Amino acid sequence: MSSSKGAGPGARRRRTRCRRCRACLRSECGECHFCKDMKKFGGPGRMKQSCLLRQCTAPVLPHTAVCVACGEAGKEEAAAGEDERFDLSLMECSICNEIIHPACLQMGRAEGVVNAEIPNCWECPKCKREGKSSKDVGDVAGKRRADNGDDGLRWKLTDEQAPAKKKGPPAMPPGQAPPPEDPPNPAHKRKKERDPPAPDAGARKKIKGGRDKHLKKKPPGASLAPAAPPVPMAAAPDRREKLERFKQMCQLLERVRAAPSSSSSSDTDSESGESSGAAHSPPSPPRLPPPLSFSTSEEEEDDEEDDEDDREDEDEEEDAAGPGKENNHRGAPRVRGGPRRLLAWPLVPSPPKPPALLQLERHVVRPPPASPEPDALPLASGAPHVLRRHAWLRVFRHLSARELCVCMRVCRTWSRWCCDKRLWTRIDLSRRTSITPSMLSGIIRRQPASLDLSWTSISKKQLMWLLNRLQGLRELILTGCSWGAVSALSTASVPALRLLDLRWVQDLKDSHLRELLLPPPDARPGQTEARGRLQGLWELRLAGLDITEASVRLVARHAPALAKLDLSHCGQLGDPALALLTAPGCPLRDGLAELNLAGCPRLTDQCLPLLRRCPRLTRVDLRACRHVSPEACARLCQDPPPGGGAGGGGGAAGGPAPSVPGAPSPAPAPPRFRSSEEKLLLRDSS
DNA sequence: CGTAACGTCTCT
DNA sequence: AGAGACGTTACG
Repeated sequence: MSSSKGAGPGARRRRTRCRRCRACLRSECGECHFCKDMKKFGGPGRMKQSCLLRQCTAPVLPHTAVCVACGEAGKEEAAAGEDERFDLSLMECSICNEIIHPACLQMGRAEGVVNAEIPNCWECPKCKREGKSSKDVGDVAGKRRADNGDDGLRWKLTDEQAPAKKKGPPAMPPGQAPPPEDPPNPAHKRKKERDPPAPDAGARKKIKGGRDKHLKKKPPGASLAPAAPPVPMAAAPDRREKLERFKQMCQLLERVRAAPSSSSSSDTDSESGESSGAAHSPPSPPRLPPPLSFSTSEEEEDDEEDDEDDREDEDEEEDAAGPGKENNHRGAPRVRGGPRRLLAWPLVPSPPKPPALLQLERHVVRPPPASPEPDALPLASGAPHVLRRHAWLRVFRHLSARELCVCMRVCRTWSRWCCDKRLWTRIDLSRRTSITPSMLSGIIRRQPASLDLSWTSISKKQLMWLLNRLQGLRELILTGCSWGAVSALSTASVPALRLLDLRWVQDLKDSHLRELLLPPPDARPGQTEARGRLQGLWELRLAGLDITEASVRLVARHAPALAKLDLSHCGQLGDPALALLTAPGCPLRDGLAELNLAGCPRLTDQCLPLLRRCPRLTRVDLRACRHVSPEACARLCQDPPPGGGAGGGGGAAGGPAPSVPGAPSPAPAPPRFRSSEEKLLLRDSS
């Protein structure tokens, strides 16, 4: 009684099923823990929980919910545009629980942080301004929400299936058989049966469970409030710091101006960047932990976080902000994080703890808008700066990631502009010892096309979280990561991926690659992924893996669009692998343009003629192949293929392509290697 | 009113 | 921290 009615601080409204999501629409499985408890399935009915597979993925406010200010229900139907729709909807604050129309708010609503995962849920401007955090309150949404078999939205991203998950029933990839249930334990008995009287226990409980509940709930939050003191401390050095940073910024711009603008100004973006210039460089020592070569560039990262906090904390003052304005986020109170939250990307390699995704969950991470507002930079006078956003962006385009991060600290407007995803087509976090939640959210904010996470200790959970939010990702570099992490790819879907770099992934075996390449078990014929998750790949790097021909076969079948394939330093691969790739029916044969086989000790001269079967092949790296002789290579480059006889073993079943050198080959293909030096890299002669 | 099940409490 | 219990809310 005390609980629901008067929606207001402290009184929380229970959410209810949306009745529309996939989970809501399905029927009870009858097999999960909670189903088995239900009376209808012969259980005692004590647990009173929804079937695990039916847990709603988008629980809504009850119909009876009304605005605390105007007393009316949600009115989004009456809205015209998207904005108005939001204004007229009921929003429940996950911190103070207040339900209100944003339109009914006295203060601007801009500060509110919408939680995209849960309908009608945000952190209201009031709480944000006061620096309250949802942590003060406890868990926002249901505890067990994480795993029902639905691969759609979750309200918690807590644990996609973490490898070490021990929960019995929940969390299984869709399409798999239900897990073996716990042995039916008839010893279901609990207080009720066991200890009927226990008078004072019962009494205590009554009180707690009853009206006391709500009284009891708040104190934790209240008790956290005094935890504020740290803040002022942080705020103190702030002014100076800000000024310092601004100066830095000015110098930076000086430099930009001074720099020759011509070449790099090419707006034609990163595409050419071809990421990883190291593609064909000799590998670093296999499977050694990467050198911790990153400098103290924590500045930049630390900033990622800033921008996020900034966005939420400082809206209203920003109007007066010009670049000179002291509007630095560093000053903003940071109560929100509390002690547990990582506010800055670490200066020093932090201990290898499993990074707390939980922290992210509570945190809304939105991709950047197409063109971050505002259009002009408001000066202190109120007038807009003469240079408009697009002009600034042209300037920003010349800056490095790090410099951009410096800019983001200048003022809120710059902070927004610098998040423009055109400035972040490529993000490189390689060799960071730890990937922190703030890094992750920073990535999502920038929506890069190319992401380099090589030699990091990213976890599967983190990677999964990322991939699910980077649907436009085209290049993913995971060199030197663990298979444990990389396996996220076998669950996530990354439809736009064109380049995947799995070089030196630890413990990656044939069977794992199979998992990655095969279509998801529940894929249906019509679906895009029916042929395999990675069927759109143009480039695949598998250097340094312990894979066999079996993997090569799979690659050929399930990544048929490949133009570049890196199999260097795969010790188990020999001539048969090449025979597979160049076999008449092989989907790769006609498309393959670059093939890296450097350091494959089992390759022999005999495989060389096979290469002639690939009409588009323009570059083959055979360095450090012990049994491939420079002479044979030279011959391959120079000689016309002698009909079909050349090599003995490999079986040069005369492919259609190879033509005579001089003879102008007709349209179909320039079938052969043209100039020896470029096309064929021989062994490192030594 | 009955049923479903949310959210929090207690116990281990 | 996880699992179970149960008061209470949402809704037909």
